[in-house]
Amino acid sequence: MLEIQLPDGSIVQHPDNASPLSVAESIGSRLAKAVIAAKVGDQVIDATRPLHAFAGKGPIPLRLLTEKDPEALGVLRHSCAHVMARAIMRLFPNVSLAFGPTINNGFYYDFDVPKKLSEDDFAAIEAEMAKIVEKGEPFEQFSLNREQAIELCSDMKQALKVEHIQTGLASHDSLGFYRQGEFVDLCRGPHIPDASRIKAFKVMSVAGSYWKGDASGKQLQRVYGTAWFSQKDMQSYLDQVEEAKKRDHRVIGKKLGLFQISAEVGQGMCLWLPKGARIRSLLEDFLRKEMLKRGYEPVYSPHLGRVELYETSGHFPYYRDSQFPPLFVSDAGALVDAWIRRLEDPKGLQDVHETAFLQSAEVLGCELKGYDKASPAADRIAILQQWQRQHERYLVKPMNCPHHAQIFKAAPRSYKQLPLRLFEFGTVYRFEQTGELNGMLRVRGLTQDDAHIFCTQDQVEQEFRNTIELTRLVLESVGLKDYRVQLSLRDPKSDKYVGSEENWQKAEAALRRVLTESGLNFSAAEGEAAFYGPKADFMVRDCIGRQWQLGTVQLDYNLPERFQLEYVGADNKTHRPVMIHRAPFGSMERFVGMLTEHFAGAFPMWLAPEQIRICPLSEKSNDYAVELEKRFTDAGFRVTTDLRGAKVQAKIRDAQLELIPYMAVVGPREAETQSIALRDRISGELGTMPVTEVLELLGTEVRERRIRQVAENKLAAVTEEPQEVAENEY
RNA sequence: GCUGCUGUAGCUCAGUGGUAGAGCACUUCCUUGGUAAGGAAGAGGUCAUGGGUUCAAGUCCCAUCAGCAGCUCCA
Repeated sequence: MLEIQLPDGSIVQHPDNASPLSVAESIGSRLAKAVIAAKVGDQVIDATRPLHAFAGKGPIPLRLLTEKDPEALGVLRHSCAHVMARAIMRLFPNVSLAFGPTINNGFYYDFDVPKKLSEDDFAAIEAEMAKIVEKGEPFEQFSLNREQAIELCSDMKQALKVEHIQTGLASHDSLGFYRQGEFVDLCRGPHIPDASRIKAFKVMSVAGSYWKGDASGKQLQRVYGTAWFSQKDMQSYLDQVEEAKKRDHRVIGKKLGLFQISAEVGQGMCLWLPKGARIRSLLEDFLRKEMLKRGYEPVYSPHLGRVELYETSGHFPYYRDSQFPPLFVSDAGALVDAWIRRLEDPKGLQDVHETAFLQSAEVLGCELKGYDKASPAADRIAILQQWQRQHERYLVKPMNCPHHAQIFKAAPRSYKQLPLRLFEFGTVYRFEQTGELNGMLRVRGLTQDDAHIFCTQDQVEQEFRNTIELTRLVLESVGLKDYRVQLSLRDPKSDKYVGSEENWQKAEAALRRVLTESGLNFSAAEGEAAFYGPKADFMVRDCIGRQWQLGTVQLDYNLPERFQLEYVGADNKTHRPVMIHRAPFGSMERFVGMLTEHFAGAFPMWLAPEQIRICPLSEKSNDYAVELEKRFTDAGFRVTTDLRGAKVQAKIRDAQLELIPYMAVVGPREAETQSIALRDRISGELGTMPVTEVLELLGTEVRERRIRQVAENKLAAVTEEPQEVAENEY
């Protein structure tokens, strides 16, 4: 007999061949029908899995999972991935299966299949899946040893699975399979008892992927799907997907005239149109003011820096591929640079190439003394590098830190001057891969709200505390209240880190202490730190539940070392400062792009590019409207007047569509009494009130940075916790 | 960068080898109104760019550029 402990603490006896399903059966047949899977301790298992495998000391802690449990949805989706794979194998010949895990809100399955799948095939796939679901065959688990497993997969012509058993699963003696009808798949599970539990599913999209993520490897086709316990849940999800699409900052940005990316300027180069630029400058002004209050000092640095600067910082040539190529002041610069790289990797290089190089160099006026006498490649490279150092090369700056480090070095520093906090809205350029560019969220030219704090090790804790406080203020000022902090610490077993053991320990303890006392929701991730220092990233959830990584605070022990930064301590000896990089917004592009989606374009009063639209009833009231516009403008509001000869309904409609927070409707009655019929974009008519009252009302809303529009969204409820790709594959 | 899809008026899009289209926006005129579209007329295009096939190309083919989706990447 097995002793099983149920969640209520009660212990029940069951025969040795008991499974979660039979346990459920003994409680009630309705429960048995509702069981999706079960949990023994922390492990989710099939409802049909015999429980004797878990017998050991004491009773088996069993929890039956029904559709009310969040874990059950993952099990359902993974099973649905099998159903989809089965349907696709029925419809198309020569399907080789790769992996089919669950993901946030659904699942995918990767296939190697000769037929090019497209949206046109989805209906057929769904119809075939529906047949499988309707038949409701059980998912049956079985295990094989390595030889049997390889033989089975070979027999089924599943070459990828064979390869995976031989490579990825080389250490496994026993391999799990699931059978459902004619469909057999190498899989760790768990699965739902039978296919009829799938109540709602949809094939969502198809895309390319690679076998084991290797871009040089075989290209596979990935079919995405989603599955739910009810049509209603699925519909809410589909609605949310729609909502996210409607909020796309690229669509809204175009419609509202916030920004533009022009192919003629270049890909990934964002042009801030007046309205987008207004939002950005409001955010910058806000942050600048807060930083000045906190002892930061503004600095400016140029957009170029000599390549040697980045060689010192270590960013060149290490990140060369993700930087814009160097600018050479000398004609021969690019040639010499290219030739050094050929010499460093001389595969296929011939003597005639060298002759050609020397001739070209001569034509371009490049004298290389002693080059032809130098024999090992290393010597020739040294001569070329010597030449390079004598001829200017610049990089468009990929980051501001080296410049700020130079500013620190501009004068001898005493401990009395620390912390030195230098800030700059610094524009940097990164040569992102074309496929990574995405509206404002991923661009090639971006402006960081960058600052570098140079301080003593003992000041790290207080500076970190202040930075966290500033970041929180920034996020909450735009209504982002749902966030957590990921603290990235070093892997204590690794030796890849720079900086002393003692400093790391002190710093990590300090960061942890600050986060703990701040009451923030934070999680520590060991091994995630950069080699140069620990960092804290703010993970922010927007109002439809999507997660964004925004602000960051990073400690740096590396650059102070590389740039030989020093200050004189109270002991009259030189010491190395710690450098803290921090950016509450991250980048202005990304932050405004994210905010656009968060607000769906309806910016709060304090950020709205246009706050009030004055709508005169007819041209007879235009004079009063213009007079009002001046009063509002003088009071610091952003306001325009709609003087078209259109009906007021049309003016209001346009203002509503432009998401302007307030409309001031004025006709002869208002002109007579110096009043305004105020209309709120969200709640409609607010009635007629004196101009002074409107000024006061709206002024307060701006001053308090009131956010009113976000709470409206009800869709947040359907979004689940984000989850990593589920581990139901080996 | 890889794979696939897309590129027609300011915007959203229709146009399957035979004279370049619609709605919205824009301009002008009429209308002078009370909280989400009053009416009429007009203007606007080297159909992304460069080649090719054809009597004939927006339409078919190739290349390039750009956008989108996914993959890979993000100091």
